[in-house]
Amino acid sequence: MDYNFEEIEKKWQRYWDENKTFRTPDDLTNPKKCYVLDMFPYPSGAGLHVGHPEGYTATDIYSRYKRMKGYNVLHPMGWDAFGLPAEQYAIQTGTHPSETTRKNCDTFRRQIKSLGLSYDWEREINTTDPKYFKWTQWIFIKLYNTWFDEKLQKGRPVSELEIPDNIMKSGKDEITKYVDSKRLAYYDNALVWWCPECRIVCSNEEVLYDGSHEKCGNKVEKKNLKQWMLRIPLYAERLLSGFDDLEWPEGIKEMQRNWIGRSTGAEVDFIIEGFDRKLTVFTTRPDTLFGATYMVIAPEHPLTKEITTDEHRESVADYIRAASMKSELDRTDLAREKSGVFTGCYAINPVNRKKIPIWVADYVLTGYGTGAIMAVPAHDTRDFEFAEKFNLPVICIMDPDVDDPEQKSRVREGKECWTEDGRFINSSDENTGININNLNKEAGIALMIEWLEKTGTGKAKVNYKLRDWLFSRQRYWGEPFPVIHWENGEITLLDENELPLKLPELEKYLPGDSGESPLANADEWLTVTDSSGRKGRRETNTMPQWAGSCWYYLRFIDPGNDSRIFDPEKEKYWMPVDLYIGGAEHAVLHLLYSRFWHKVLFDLGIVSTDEPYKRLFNQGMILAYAYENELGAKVSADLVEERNGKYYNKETGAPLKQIVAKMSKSLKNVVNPDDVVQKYGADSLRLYEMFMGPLDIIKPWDDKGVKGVFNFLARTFRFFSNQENITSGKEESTDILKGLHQAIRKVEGDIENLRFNTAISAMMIFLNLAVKKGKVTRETVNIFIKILSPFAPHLAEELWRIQGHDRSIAHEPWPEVNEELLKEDIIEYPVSFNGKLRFTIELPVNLDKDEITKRVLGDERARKWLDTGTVVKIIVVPQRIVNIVLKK
RNA sequence: GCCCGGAUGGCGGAAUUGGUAGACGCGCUGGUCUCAAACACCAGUGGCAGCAAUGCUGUGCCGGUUCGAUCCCGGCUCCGGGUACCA
Repeated sequence: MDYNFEEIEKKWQRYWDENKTFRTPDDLTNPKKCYVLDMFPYPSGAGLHVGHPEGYTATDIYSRYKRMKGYNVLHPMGWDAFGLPAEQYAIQTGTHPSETTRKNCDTFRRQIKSLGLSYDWEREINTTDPKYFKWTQWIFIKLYNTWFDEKLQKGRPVSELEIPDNIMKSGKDEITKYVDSKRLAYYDNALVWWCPECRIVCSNEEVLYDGSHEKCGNKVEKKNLKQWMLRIPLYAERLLSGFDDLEWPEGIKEMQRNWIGRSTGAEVDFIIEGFDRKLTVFTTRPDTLFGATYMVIAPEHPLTKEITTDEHRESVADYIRAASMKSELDRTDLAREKSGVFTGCYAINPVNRKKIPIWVADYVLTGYGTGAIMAVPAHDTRDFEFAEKFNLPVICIMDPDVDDPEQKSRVREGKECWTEDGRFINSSDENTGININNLNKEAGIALMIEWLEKTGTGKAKVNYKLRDWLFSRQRYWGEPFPVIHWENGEITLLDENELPLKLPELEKYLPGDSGESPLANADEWLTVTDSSGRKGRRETNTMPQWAGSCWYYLRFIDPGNDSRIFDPEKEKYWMPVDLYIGGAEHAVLHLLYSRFWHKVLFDLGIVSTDEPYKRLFNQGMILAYAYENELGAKVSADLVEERNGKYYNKETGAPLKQIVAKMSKSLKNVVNPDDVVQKYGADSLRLYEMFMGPLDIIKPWDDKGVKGVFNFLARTFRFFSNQENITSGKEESTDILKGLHQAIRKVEGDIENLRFNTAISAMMIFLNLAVKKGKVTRETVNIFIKILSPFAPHLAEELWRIQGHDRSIAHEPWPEVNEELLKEDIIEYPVSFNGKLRFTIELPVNLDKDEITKRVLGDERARKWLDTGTVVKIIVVPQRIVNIVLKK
């Protein structure tokens, strides 16, 4: 019988649909549950690319396997459908974004369904559906009404916020101000990145290092705009400690840790000479205070202008102006060479009451720490560079731990910077009573902090790189904020029962140049009047695309619920997500934002787990072959021909080099899953994506490889659908039985560990064995089809039917490994002399060391090598190897 | 610059994490089938030497630990990802 994949796949996809084979069980009493989630896609107009099915197939195999293991499996799919492309298209053509979105979702759904993925389609969600974003808005209201109790390290309702007495006495406005300063969501003037091309603000995270917008590649500018912000740094500690019990790749945890950027140190107050003011700095090295020879404040620091003396006013003003220009130009070029100007003003070093000059320089950042530093050029490379350039004194206060006497003296003389450990010198003062001489770095830091706190000149402090999250966009196609700005400046949020706040219909989608959302044109929608006649205006910004994806995994649990975000009983049953697979490009942002929201919901008692995603896995990107000529210029794939394994330009005949590159339209090397499904079938596509290599590595697509797995499936079908290959008897031969159980064990272990490539290889090995044998029993066929079914479900269903079963294989129990069958009674020992393998010898498994030695030495083949020297030592590792050490 | 990965045949990759390097697949070579080709099937396939048995060599490079290293340690080279003066 021929392997007619087209017919088979259509047939079973229809069967699964009609029989609701993959509907999530309602029964919440089964203690075995498994929530398997894909990062849901943004449905772009281009349709699916081969990268999508990679992760989807992996989760599908896992889900199908878990069902067969008796688990209740939740495996849903949906659409992260708010986003810029649909809106850009609307600007160009006038087509409503919802129209574009609907079409794209239809395409994605059709394509995904053609892969035979076992999603419960009754749970499909779409972030642009008002029934969905009603709850996104609802969560925003929760964020707004929550403050973070730092003592308890926990978010709490603002109704529980204690207002200090002095504020209570200052009146209603002050109270509001105080409460607003505590809310997790706040509305404020902020210096934000603005992309003139997209006419949108970007969060810090969305601006690339060269100052360009991640989405469009154009340069961004700074703008001062009123925006919604979320106080994510308050959760920094929780976000860091939450990793402990998560099965995530170490690399991703590390990236998030770096992003959060925790550093410990101290804040130190310096008195500014001639002012009744203090300049507070953050430092990780309070131990080096004696080496502070000058200070630097950022150009944007509020004190900069105030402390500048008349004599230096002009140069400082020039410098500030130049610095503000720089941030709008290319910021990377200026990254190397230090610049700065003297303010004319001095500060007093608290440890020795010495006067040190205060400079302005842009190597000190406004947004980090206090926006000012104490500079210790002898022990900080940046400060050292600056001091060299401007001839500022370098005072070494640490005898470095270094053997090289020349380097040691260079450091001692202040000619070289030393940032490592050593013993402090010149670090005491009788008047202030501090002495850390002879201590090392760690002890010095501890003692100095103690002194700072005792004298009230500073305190221990933890700082984070993580900043407040800019949470609004000047766009139409996003969730509207449930917010009203009243004419008296008051802000109120809609009541829960007023949700969802839907988007108004618009004629034009073009945002204003000045940072106004297109919603500003929706007059009727925009204006509101309350019962007392007070007029207000709705928030015209919308939420960023992250919003919908921050919590979608929760909605899948109970997607149809109109009265609550979800049923808590169901949430308790299904959470956390047991396996979450997606691309590493979301390693920081999506996962960090999502964890943040989840923790807030946890603190408010809305969800039952502290972390949303228990096990995370990142699939590697799928690349494609591309070609370049001798000059390194890329050549479009349709101009390439292959001769004898070498590549040439069809038109010019010039030799080309095959390289691996991202798939791109311009290189014409994009692989469309639809084409692969048509040519080889969905099972082959699935199998190939898994067989290419480990799930997490980057790998190039090779059409020839698809043929390889197709051959395997075709051979499988031919062999097992042929009744002549099935023995009438019940007794299976021992070699087949052993091979079969080896395969079960390997496939099972590999699925658990997401190592699908080797699982497939194990099944290939078994098929080769069976074909060679010629005949196997019905039971063997049944078992093999079962272990193949998560990988190639259509083929498996068809073969299952051919064996005479009338129900789907999807819920059949997974076969048990019989360990007895796997026991070896004979081991093939490699025998090596001086570590070099010389021959192998088959010996019974239960021989002891002496017996093994005897047998090996008695072997005829050993003599040849024994004659070349005298035996020094014989190493026998039972069931592993024998190594004989000879001395010549 | 810093942080995190990685480097194994012609290619994708495998190796119980210290114990027979190259599983499985692709490609290639030879054979069977065919008028022929494709498909399918059988056999071979890291490199060098040899008719062969076999020997030497071999996991990016240099060195070390060990009876034994793709795996551990030290020092490099190259590639990929993240990050950008974070005090």
